[in-house]
Parts: sequence; structure tokens; C-alpha cells
Amino acid sequence: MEFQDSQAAAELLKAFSHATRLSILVELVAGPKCVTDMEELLPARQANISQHLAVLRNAKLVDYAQDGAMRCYYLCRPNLVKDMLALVGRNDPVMKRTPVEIQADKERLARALAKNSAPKASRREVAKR
Amino acid sequence: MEFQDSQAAAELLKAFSHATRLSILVELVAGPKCVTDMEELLPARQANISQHLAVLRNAKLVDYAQDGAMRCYYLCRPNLVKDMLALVGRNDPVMKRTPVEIQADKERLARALAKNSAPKASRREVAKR
DNA sequence: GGATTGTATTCGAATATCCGAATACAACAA
DNA sequence: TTGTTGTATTCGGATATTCGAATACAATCC
Repeated sequence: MEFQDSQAAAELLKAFSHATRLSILVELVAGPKCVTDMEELLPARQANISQHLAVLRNAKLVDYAQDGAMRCYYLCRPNLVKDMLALVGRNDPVMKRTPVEIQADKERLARALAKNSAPKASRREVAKR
Repeated sequence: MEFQDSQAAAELLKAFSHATRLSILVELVAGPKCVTDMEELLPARQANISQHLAVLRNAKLVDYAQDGAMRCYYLCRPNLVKDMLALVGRNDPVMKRTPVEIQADKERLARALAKNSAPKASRREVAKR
């Protein structure tokens, strides 16, 4: 993954990174809703919900269909949103690894790299010489 | 998903939501690395990388094993990280839906809800009476 | 002991995000 | 046309994030 991609990916993730916006997305997974519907479902005021919807729109996560004076918001990338909600809802166990395991990993990686190019020595390893 | 969960999920997502931190995670997917290694791989200075690693540590996405003066960082929830990187790397098509489709969706949802409780009328619908 | 290397933390200024209040605007009803 | 409803936008202050510079700290070497 290049830096450019990281930048774009970070932008997308920022759109997800707010409790109210996540709640909005959760509601929209159930079906399209207008702002007033969301106002009843969420602990936030109308203006604020509209502001968050603007962020989600910029991120191309939601769009709306006009219905009279109302705007029915819907997910325009429903699979992305569902998968993201599932991912952050999942509770992966946190693993702790020992220095020995890590060392083995580093060496394995170093050997793999050595096949393609000269291994890079760390400052400390250079100093040892 | 409750508001509490949204709060926690948003915190987790914030840890991911930075180009440099995503790049660090990409590097760590390949194998454990110390700060100096990352300094060579990323367009960021040592202090800044340490700061971002602190954020990732707080989010329990990485941990380290001390190795002399160095700290070998590794992913402590590798599956979560890999799945997240895959998800944001994926490029889901953005779909636009017509008002008619949305309306059908809303009505389907309304019928489903009506089975369990009295339907809630919108302000506009109440005004029509 | 001092010097060096690898890393973390603190500080401060720049920037960004957040949210309420107020206001604007668009669709519709009367 | 005027009023009402649903929604968006603007403004401003509070808060948070970001990053460089400086410094602190810990391990190792001499």
C-alpha cells in the first residue's frame, strides 16, 4: 500500500470515526431514513445530524433521494458499511508475544528479504563491527 | 449497536484514521519492526513515528518486545488490522438509487415494523389528518 | 564514569473537528 | 402569499489532533 492510498484510506476512515456517524450508519443499514427519523432514534439535534450526513456524503458513504420536502438517506456502499460495522463490532483477542517469537519473526523476514537484495544492517549492528 | 459500542468503535477507528498510522500498520503486517526500521520506510521523523505508535498502542493495535535498546513493534490484533486494510483498500462501487426504490424500501421497512408495534406517523403525515 | 544509540515524552503553535445557535432555503398547505 | 415543515448552512467558540523542536530516558559501549 502506497502513501497515496494511505491518505485516501485515512480520509474514508475519518468519515467512519465518530460515534454519531456510526450510529447513523447503523440506522441506515436497517433501511433508508430521513433526518427527522434519525432525530428520533439518536441523541443528537437536527442541525448536527445534517452536519454528520454532509460528512458521510462527502465520503460517498450515503446519498439521498428527495421526497417532497424530505430527503431519504440511504447507503450508497452498503457492503462496505456493513463489513466495517461488523469488523469494528468484532472483538478480536489481543495477543502478547514474547521477545523470542518476535526475534524469530524478524529473522525470518530478514532471510526472505536477503534472497532479493543485500540485507540492510541496523545502526547497532554496524556499530558492533 | 448501542451508543456505547459506537463510542468504543469510533475510538478504535480514530486510531486507524491517519495516513502515517496506516502506513505503519502496513509495514507491521509484513513483520515486526523497530522505530528506526520504520524511519527508513516512511516519510516521517522518529519522534512523530513514536507518537503515532503511542496512539496505536493505546488502541491495542500494536505492542512491542524490548530488544536491548530497541523496541520491536508488532501487531497484537493482526487479523483485525489485515481485515481493516483489506476493507479500506477494496474499492466498492458507489451506487445511486432512485426515489422509487427508496420509497419501496421505506414501505417494506414500515410494514416489517408494523408487525411488532403501532406504526409511528411522521409530522407531515399527522398534519395531513 | 562519559559518549552514543534507540526511543519516548513534553511543549507549543498550527490546524482540524465538533456542536449549538441562528439563519437560510425549499416544498408544500391554506 | 403567508405560514409551516423538513433540511442545510454559516458562524464561532470549545476542544482535539498534529508535528517539529527540544529534551528526557534507558541500554550499551568505551
